[in-house]
Amino acid sequence: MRVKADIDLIRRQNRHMVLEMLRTHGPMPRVELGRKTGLSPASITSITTQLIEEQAMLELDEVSTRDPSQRGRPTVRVDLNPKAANVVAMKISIDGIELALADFSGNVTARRTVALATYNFDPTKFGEVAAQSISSFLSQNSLTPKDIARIGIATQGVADSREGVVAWSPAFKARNVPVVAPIQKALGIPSTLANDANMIAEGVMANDHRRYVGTTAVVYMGYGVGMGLVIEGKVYHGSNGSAAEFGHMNHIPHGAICRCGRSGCLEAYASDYGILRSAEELPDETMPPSSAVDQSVMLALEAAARRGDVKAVAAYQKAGRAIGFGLARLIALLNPDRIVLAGPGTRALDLIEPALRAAIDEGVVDALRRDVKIETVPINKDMIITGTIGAALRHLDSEIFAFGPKLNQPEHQELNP
Amino acid sequence: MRVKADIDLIRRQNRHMVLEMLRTHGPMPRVELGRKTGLSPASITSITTQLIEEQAMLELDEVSTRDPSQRGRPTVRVDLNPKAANVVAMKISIDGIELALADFSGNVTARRTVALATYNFDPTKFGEVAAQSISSFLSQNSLTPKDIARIGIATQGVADSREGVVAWSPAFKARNVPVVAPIQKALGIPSTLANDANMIAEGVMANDHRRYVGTTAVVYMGYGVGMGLVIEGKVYHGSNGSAAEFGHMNHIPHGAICRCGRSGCLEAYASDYGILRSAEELPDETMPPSSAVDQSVMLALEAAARRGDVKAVAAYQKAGRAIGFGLARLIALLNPDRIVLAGPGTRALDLIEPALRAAIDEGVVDALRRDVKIETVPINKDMIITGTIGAALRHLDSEIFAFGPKLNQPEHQELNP
DNA sequence: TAATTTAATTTGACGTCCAAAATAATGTTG
DNA sequence: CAACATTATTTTGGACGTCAAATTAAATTA
Repeated sequence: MRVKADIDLIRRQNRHMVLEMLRTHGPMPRVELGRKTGLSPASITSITTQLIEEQAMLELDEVSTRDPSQRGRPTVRVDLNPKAANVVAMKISIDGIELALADFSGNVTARRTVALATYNFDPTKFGEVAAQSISSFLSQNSLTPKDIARIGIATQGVADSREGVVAWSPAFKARNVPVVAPIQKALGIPSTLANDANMIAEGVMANDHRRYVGTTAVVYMGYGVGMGLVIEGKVYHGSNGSAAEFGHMNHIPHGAICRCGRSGCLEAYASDYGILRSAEELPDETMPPSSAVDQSVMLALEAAARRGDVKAVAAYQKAGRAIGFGLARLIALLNPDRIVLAGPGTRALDLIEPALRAAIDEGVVDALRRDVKIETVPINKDMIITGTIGAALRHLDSEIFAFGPKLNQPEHQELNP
Repeated sequence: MRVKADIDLIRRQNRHMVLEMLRTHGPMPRVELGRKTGLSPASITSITTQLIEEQAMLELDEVSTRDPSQRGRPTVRVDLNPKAANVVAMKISIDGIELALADFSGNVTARRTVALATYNFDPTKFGEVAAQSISSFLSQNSLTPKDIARIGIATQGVADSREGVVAWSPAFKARNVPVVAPIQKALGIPSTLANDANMIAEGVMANDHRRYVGTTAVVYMGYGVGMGLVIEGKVYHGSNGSAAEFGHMNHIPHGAICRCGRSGCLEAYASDYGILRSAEELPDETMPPSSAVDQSVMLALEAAARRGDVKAVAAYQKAGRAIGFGLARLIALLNPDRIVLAGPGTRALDLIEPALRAAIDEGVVDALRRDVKIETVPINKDMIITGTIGAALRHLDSEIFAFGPKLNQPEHQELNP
């Protein structure tokens, strides 16, 4: 209840609903679109004709696969037009950036990894260099910046998406590295920066959006501990885009030292390096390594724990306890419907879970805890990219639906003086 | 983006906007309604005539107070019709219930306190007895249940508003005390149950709703520690209505014992009884009293601390530290725009604040903390009642705006077979 | 009293939705 | 194979809400 409603709003909302339906359920005939949206056939006809005219949608001509005994006029499925627009996703990691190109349907049509010694990078240069990488990635695919409707950027660490700046990240020694501004300036493409865990949440949600209607917390466990928070079915970004820094939520005052420089963060106990540090019985003040822990090391540690190695077992318990208390606090605060555990760290879930559950039991009133569902989803490494692309495309949907489409259509020619 | 939009939606939304405008800004002329909502004069005329016809709104006939040099046709202010409906607010406390009757404009027209030994009450009887109290309160005011459009109920402790049950509260020894069902059954009035701190947040927000657009956490400090969470401008209730149990968010694993029976809750350090327990240097395992601490005791303790009494000072520092770490965790998780401290406990803010700020500084990454505004609002004792009434009325607005008004109008006569 | 000014209502056009009717494209049946 | 049945999609016409523009209302000023 904020904006006034008029006739345009109706159309916008219904167009948007149609696009969203195709995006989440894939191509379908008009009748089904009508059933699913609740719109009348007449309205569906009107909206689809319009969208097809604007090239945002197309009819599929395909050999009918229907039951031959099926009577009546056959359906014609409509789908998003992949050529309606392109988006680029960029993921900033500790050792380089990863790029992906996707069409309007969300198909990834090209990818590229660029090695970059991010850690010691001059923070004022990073954005420019990233823009150059994107630029060359595009020409490699015979595209120019004009062909790209939006860039989505995901980073580890604390992203300030309002300012478009990486406030703090393990990928950079520097703080407040500007990213969005230099890229927009160099390429002229609208861009947004977000935390990588939020993008995982976008991906998880897009996979099965019917489950994630209320409040869901997606916990990422791996080289760090992150979280994507879905509130009322939408990924929550907070006041400046740096919400859900679960990994840097304090676990124990004056506790173990964290990569971020503070003490007692949850991540300092439950990330790869935190678990390793416990297992090696190094003092809590031991500085975390600046690069990611090799997965083979973690695999070995898991194996040791499963063999019954006392120190390893204790380290995983400590991690489970940290995450459990963190979740207990989150449950007290947010009363979520669902908690999803994800990331490579879930490989060791058998080692972590008992302590995790015990800590939740200990840390929160029964009344709050009884209804929350805790589950695991397998996530492939790509979910950050997929989620980033999805978020960028949903942004585009809101722009297309908001009229003034003209995507991939002749630009209005500016008059020169 | 969930529901299809049709012509009705436009009207509903615009009617709602008009009602909301009057509710938050008070009476105003039609022109201003137009300016504020962005609707054309024609639409405003149409909507207001309709609402006036339905008796939800009225024109004020008043002696013009305008500048006599002001030319043109004078404005006629319209306002919510106070007689359009009545609501009842009920507040459940440890020693009784408090009732208030309000009209559609939000004016409290009657109140009554009923002493009830809630703590040892038979949980299956409580709802019935409360209903009786309401019933007699109504007849005292020459009203019957038919005249009441809605009842809002606020309780200390953990409210499960989905089930309408007080899951846990210091007011009851029993758990899961049903409230909504018995009251609805006895009186036939739609009722909702919510946590008292959420209702304070409703009240704070209604007072100056322009400030609270993003995410705000309203902390209540007093006999207990509570929180109302405003997310994207709306009070957040969580999956089953028991969100924002800040007081029972774990502060220290295995810590001091709390009224709720768990250990280490924030409330066990920062509520009246928690502070008192620290000051008296009682062991952390000392069971909290089942009744509220007398305010004179707290005033004496504050005075002692200000005189420099070491134990008292330390107790307030401990409280500040607990709240500070709790807020640090909240900030990491939610990246709020604003934190508001409220309640009688803020009397001792001078004693609490340094430790509180130090704990926030210690507990959360700078990047997250730098933007959050921390402030205090004076709240009168009544804010829970006011907030509950406001929430109930806003509920009604959504019902009126959703067509099928017929409030206080002859009922459609059911045909008997 | 006529002109001016501001508020509020009325009128007419436009866009959207929907129900119902019409049309399209297929399978079934005698 | 033609007529019928069935299902999908489009077209038509009516209802309704918004808005711009014109009109009416109610005051002040000259």
